[in-house]
Amino acid sequence: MRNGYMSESELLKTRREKIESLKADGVALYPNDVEVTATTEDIFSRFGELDNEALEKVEERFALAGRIMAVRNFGKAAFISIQDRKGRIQAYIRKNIVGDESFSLFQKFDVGDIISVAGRIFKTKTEELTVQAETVRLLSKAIHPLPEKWHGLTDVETRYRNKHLDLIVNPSVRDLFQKRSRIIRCIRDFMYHRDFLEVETPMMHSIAGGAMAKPFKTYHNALGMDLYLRIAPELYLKRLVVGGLERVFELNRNFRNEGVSTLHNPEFTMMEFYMAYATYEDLMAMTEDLLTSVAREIVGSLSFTYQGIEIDLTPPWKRVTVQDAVIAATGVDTAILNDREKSIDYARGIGLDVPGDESPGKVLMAIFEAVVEETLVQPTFITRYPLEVSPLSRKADDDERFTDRFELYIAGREIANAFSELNDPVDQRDRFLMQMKEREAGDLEAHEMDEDYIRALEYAMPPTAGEGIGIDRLVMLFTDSPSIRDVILFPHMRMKT
RNA sequence: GGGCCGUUAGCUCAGCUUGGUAGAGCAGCGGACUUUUAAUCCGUUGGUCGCGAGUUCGAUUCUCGCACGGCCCA
Repeated sequence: MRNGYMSESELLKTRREKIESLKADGVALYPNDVEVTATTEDIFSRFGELDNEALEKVEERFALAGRIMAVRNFGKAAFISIQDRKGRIQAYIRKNIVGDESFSLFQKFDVGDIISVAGRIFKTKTEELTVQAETVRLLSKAIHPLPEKWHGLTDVETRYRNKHLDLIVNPSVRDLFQKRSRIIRCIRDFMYHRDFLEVETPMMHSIAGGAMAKPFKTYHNALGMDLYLRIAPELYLKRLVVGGLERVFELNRNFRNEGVSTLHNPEFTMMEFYMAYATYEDLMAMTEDLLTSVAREIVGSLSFTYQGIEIDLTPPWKRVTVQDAVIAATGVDTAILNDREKSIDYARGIGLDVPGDESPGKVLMAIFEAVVEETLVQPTFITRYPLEVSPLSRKADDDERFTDRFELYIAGREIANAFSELNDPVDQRDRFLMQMKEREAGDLEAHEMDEDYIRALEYAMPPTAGEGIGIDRLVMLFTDSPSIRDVILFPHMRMKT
């Protein structure tokens, strides 16, 4: 439709007419010369505790700017609420103070407009700190009305698709993303203090490696080559460790072409770090330090509730092997888990769909995911992952069927994944070959061969441990958010037809 | 991919069971009002009832399909 105004509601038509009339009167609808001298927070922190007698002695005038969130009109005067990045404050506009001309112009302002007010500060009869406007000025005119003042905007779809609106009318959303920013800053600080170097590695890979996941595919026109959005930065970060950057981290986006759920967004934020001369056991201690320091900074305590469940991060956290966790949950015998056929029978017995040629390690993981995962509410390190599901992890010295790896679970979900890195290039090649067989057998998530990475390992990588921490899930935890979509500013949605 | 639920005015929701061309509050518009704060009072505009078929004299309502969203499961 060429004429965008045609099917517009009366309400919008009125707004547009109002704008035209302001323009005709020579009013600048979008001026750019405003001087703001204070935020709402400044005013409250300086004058919140003073009474009117004290406030009258304050000669200083303040200029604030923000969005009109409410108007209470009294004919020759009005109270309005103005919202800036710090919060809301009331302003009192009186005809005999701002003058007839300003006041009649003010009558054309709408809830949603951006304005500035300047004047002294006083308290009303009900003790509310208020700006007594001496001047009031339009800074940016809104065409669309804001959602209702009482119930606000609750429709989840509208909120996700119109984040700007959600942020304007739901203060808790703004608080949440401020908290997210603080969490990330806190993590960065922690890493800097431990002498980690923050790096940026490619987002576009010619081989999507470093994790077992389906990638997004794209194409480079000039180079004439297929590229994949990265599923993990792992192999690049380890090249840096080979290069002598012994402690590196990257905190950025990964992309996985899989389902969308309350725990999964196609693009998500992960921090990965690699530390030479450390083991996966060192990383367990470091993870405890990191998360407890974030909790102290953000929550102010090591215990908090997530969706009604009490979570206690007080270290040390429980450490249990995958196998022991499965045994504890089911009572199944080790002999059964170690035997291919018996373990498959057992898994099928509890209703799992397992192929007849599945390896004991994969069967173990299937049972673990089905019966143990969701029970891991308090922070728990699950250790000793089977070799078959850990193509980049170092083998355990005492049992080649397992690796020096852990995953951290909190509130029944995976928060971190870490291991002592496999730095033997010969073993790494064997692992990739093993994965290629899986891929040929139809597993689209099996790891691809990466000769270039092996070649890097052949220059010798120091003994190293590495870890990935899911930042979105961590933010969910610390903000008591039920869905990953709540902690991502623009979660992916289907196109609306 | 499967199951359940939802989609009605700018926003928040009724109405549908038992079919007869849609209501409220807020917002908007007009009027009164110089310490209100969900301001108040009087008046009033505003709808492709998600989209498409079917049944029917007639569908927002019943049936089927589709789209989008939410929750649960795989």
